Amino acid sequence: MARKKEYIEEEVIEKAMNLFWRNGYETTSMHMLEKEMGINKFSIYSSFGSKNGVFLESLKCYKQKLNLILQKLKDAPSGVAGIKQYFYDFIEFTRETEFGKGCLVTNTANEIGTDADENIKQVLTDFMDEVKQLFLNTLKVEENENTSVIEQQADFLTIAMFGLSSATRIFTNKQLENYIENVFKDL
Amino acid sequence: MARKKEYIEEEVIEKAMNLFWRNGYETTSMHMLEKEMGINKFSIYSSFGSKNGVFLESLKCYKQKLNLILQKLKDAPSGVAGIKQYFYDFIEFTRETEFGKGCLVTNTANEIGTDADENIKQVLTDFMDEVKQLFLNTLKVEENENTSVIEQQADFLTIAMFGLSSATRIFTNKQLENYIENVFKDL
DNA sequence: TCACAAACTAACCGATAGGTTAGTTATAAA
DNA sequence: TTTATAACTAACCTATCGGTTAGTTTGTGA
Repeated sequence: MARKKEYIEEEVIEKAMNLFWRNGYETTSMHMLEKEMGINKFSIYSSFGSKNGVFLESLKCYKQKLNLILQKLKDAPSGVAGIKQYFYDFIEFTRETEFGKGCLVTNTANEIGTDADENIKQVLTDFMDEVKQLFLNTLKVEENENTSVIEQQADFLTIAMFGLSSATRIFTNKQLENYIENVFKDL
Repeated sequence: MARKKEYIEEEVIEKAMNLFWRNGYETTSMHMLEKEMGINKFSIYSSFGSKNGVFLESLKCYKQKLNLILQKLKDAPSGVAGIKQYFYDFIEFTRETEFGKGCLVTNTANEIGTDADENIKQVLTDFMDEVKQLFLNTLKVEENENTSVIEQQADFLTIAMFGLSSATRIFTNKQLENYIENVFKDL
C-alpha cells in the first residue's frame, strides 16, 4: 500500500541507547538523536512518539543487553560465589566500549528527581526489584533458611551493586576489584 | 561613593546551594536561581560571573557545611570506629531538611560528563582525595604499619562512601544502616 | 498503470536556556 | 548639595530546546 521504512527500529534504538548511556537523558538532545540514529525528527516521532518514548525503548534495549550476564547469574548454583561473579561481569560490561559510561539504569536513577516521568521511575524500580529478587534466589539454598539474614544480605548486595554501578564512572578497575573483594570478604 | 549591595553574598549562595543540591546543575535554571536567591540576574552575574560561578561558590559553601562532620572525624581517635561513625553522621546530614537530596558532590560527580568544566572536576577530585586521605590518617594507628593493606582499606571505604552517598537518594534509612553494618562487619 | 497511503524532507513553532545592556535609583565622598 | 559610581530593574539578545506540519517522494495493491 505504501512506502517502507528505511530504518530498522531495533537498530536505531540501540544507537539512541548508547547516546543516552554516554550522555544522560537531559544532555541528549533531539538533534543529537537525529544524527546518531541516522534518521530525522519526523521518523523518530512517528516511531517512538517523544524523546521520552525513545528513552523508554532505550531502557528496554539496555535490559536486553544486561540480560546476558543476568542470565548467567540465574543459571549459577546457589551461593554467594555466583553473585560475586556477577559483580565482576558487571564492571566488565560497563567497560565494553569505553570508560566511564557506568550503568544506564543507575545513571538515570542518579539523574532524575522525584518529579520525573512515572513510566521511567517504574522501569527503574522494577529493575532494582528484579536484581534484588535474583540475589535473594541465589542466596536461598534451602527453603527454610533464616529468611531475615538472607533478606539483609540481599539488601546489602543491592546497595553494593548500586554503589558499584555509580563508581564505575570514576574509579579505576583496580579500585573497583578491591571494592568487590572487600564486599564479599566475610559473606 | 556608591550604593550598597542589598544582599549578603554568603546568604544568597547558601540558598543557591540548596537549589543545586535538590535539583542538580542542569535542571537548575537562572530563573530558578533568581527566585530562590531573591536577587535578579544582574546581581547574580555581577557577584558570581556566570551560572558556573554560582555553582562553584555553592560547592565551597557545601564543603563548609560538611566540614562540621569531617572535623568530628579528624578529631576522632585512630581506628575504624570513627569512620563508621562518619558514615552514620553522613546519612543523617543528607536527611537534615528533606529526603532524597543525597550529597551535592556525589550528585555532581554522577551528573557531569568528561567534557564538564575543569574547575568543577577539580573541586570534585580534590574533595574525594581529601576524604580518602582522612580515612587513611584515621586508619593509620602506627607509622610503620602495613601500608598496602591500609591503602586498600581506605580505597574500599572511599568507594563505599561514594556508593552510600548515591544510595541515600533512593534507599530507606534501615537499608542504609544495614549497608553500613555490612561494610564495617570485618574491618 | 495509477491512485492512495505511508515515509520522507525541511521549514517552522512557541518556550526557555544562559547571558547582556540601556536606563534608573541610591549612596557616600567631595 | 552636588556628583561620581556602584546597585538596581527590566527589557532584550541569540541559541537551542522538544515538538509540529505542509508539502514531496516512494512503493504497492487494486
